[in-house]
Amino acid sequence: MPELPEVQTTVAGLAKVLPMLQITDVWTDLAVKNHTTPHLSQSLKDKSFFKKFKQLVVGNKIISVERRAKNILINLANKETILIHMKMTGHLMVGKYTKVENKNIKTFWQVAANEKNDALRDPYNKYLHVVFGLSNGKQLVLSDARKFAKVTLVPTEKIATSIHLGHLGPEPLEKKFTLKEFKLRLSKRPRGKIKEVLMDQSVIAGIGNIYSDEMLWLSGIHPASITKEIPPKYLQILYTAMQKVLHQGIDFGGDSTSDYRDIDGKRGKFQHHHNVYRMTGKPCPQKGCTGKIIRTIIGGRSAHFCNTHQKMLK
DNA sequence: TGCAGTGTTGCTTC
DNA sequence: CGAAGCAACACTGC
Repeated sequence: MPELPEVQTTVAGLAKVLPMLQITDVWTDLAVKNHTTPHLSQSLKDKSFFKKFKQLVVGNKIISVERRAKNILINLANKETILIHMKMTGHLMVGKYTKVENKNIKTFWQVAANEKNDALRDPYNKYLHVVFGLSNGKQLVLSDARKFAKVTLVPTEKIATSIHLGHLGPEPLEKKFTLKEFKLRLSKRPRGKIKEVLMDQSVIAGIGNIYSDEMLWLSGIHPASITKEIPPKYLQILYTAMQKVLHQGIDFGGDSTSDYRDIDGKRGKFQHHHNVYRMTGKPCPQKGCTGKIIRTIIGGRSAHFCNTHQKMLK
């Protein structure tokens, strides 16, 4: 679930509390073996990478926190950047949990569960797999039920062109991402279905399954429409809907349909404002529309849309 | 009980 | 090259 609005919510929270703090320790139970594939061997899941990671991170000061696509970037004083991608179920929280010296996750959890901290009583927040000790006595923790999240470290000046970020398309909410640029990016995959193209991170960065469904509903475009067949007028509507829906997601503090939580362990509220996502069988909420929300598979992902007012353009 | 489905992405195969 | 399938993992819900 963490798409652009969720990651933005997390980054905004981290940017308020992390800068100027020192990282005093790092713990993880993810670094269990050595990997051969590039992305994994350069992540905290790799045993020898974690060793290096720890050496470069512990004792360093956090300077700033940024977002790029669905990635969280924590910039350190030694010009190294911690990069975190939350994938399906990851979320970062900051709080007073327990001492990092506890190397046993079970012990860690038992200690944490006894603390009077609402966030910790949330069952989704018990999957703590990475813990950073901070110089103010709190911890930055990664909760991740499915253990898909990626945590890595890259020299700050190389991060934009790294294997982690180098392939990404532009940020959809930046001012310089104009309608003209939007059309140009979409034209990279002319024969692709529009929902797939919107979610392609190398075309535009940050859009995932929930927000693509919602922006297509708002635009009246069928998600399986072939991109190059969409008339300019509809592309303009989609461009505006994209910005509107992403901003809504941010304004509601993200979407907690599943286990996304903000850095205080609290849920976002966008899931209460879905028009189509996971609304299968419900009447279409658009005024005057008599359609129904249906679900199909597009590009291997579930797609939700109105069978009446969302037009198939192909 | 069992299995399809779940937000993401990257690698492999065709 | 693109598209499709699958793997990474653990849980929910039918």
